[in-house]
Amino acid sequence: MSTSHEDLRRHPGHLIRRAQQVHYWLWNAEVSSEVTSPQFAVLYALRAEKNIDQTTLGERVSLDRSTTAEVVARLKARGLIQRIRDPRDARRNLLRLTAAGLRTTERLIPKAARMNRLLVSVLSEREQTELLRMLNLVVDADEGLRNERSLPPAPRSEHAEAG
Amino acid sequence: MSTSHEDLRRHPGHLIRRAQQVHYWLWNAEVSSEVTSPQFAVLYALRAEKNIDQTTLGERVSLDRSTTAEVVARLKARGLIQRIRDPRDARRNLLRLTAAGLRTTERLIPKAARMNRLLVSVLSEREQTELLRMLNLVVDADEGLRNERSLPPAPRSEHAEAG
DNA sequence: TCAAAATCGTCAGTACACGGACTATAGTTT
DNA sequence: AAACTATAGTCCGTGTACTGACGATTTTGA
Repeated sequence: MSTSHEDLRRHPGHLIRRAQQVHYWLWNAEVSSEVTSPQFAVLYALRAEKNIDQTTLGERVSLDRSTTAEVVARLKARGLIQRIRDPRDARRNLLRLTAAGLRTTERLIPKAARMNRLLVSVLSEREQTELLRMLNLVVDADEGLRNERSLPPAPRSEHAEAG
Repeated sequence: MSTSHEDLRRHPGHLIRRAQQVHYWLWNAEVSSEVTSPQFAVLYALRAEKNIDQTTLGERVSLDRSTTAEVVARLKARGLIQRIRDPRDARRNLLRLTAAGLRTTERLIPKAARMNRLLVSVLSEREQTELLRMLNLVVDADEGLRNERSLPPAPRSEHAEAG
């Protein structure tokens, strides 16, 4: 009977994708169907740091330039954030929350916390801590790997690419 | 110094999203930049079961109908799968791998396995097992929750919706 | 048997998510 | 100062991912 469904349960990559789908659905049901999870991350980051530019914001929330620009545009269109050209460096857009944006963010913070507890509520306290620790390890290690490899003057240039 | 970047390390949902980004990148670098991970899941499922319809396929790989249709259309356009109308039920599309599709799938299987090992290679053997177990628990529990709540004739119909 | 309900697939709309090409601006070198 | 380089943001193309509406078909049940 073992279909691909069972096989794929052994693939961490596939499981991570499914976990994200679960998170997507829980977010909609428990936090907000107006503000998405990446949008919240942006609002949350801007609450912590005012007047940062889009690139810095992207680093804070782990979004690339293109996606950051889109998310920012949507939040701006809804009046949750404000975007102005940096007078000292005309390449930069400086971002900050509006009053409405701050209200929305603070309203969602406890809901997001509750959703995150629910998301991992099948696990024991100890397991939750372990899961968090391991996910951080994986993410850090692999992002490190990514940066190494895309570094221009590779220390050992043995990374031949097969087209 | 604690910016949102640090705070978000405590949010399982956010970490899952970052983990998926890492997986996305590793897939491109280590498996294939032609066939995406969801596409591979589809191919893999069709290798295990021939002549299933799109809905069943979507269940196997955890994709909704719309996304399944899109992925299927792309794979068909590239000649990796074949789609025919079920003569016994004209609503269904029956799917199967082509010879080229089977070749591609089997070529990618060991690469995907290697990538998955790499993805969690910072963890010890025991930790990897634990991570897999916990992710499966979370996914199953939350998908169960989802099905319960979206059940039409809710046992207790107290789920009032606030517009 | 004929209408109601369920199922399958499509389509439109919205929102991430990424790479690559491009423009504008800023900084550095000569 | 002019040329080169680096950086910030935008735009385009591709590919998930989901909801809701729709049409076609099958199944059910009165």
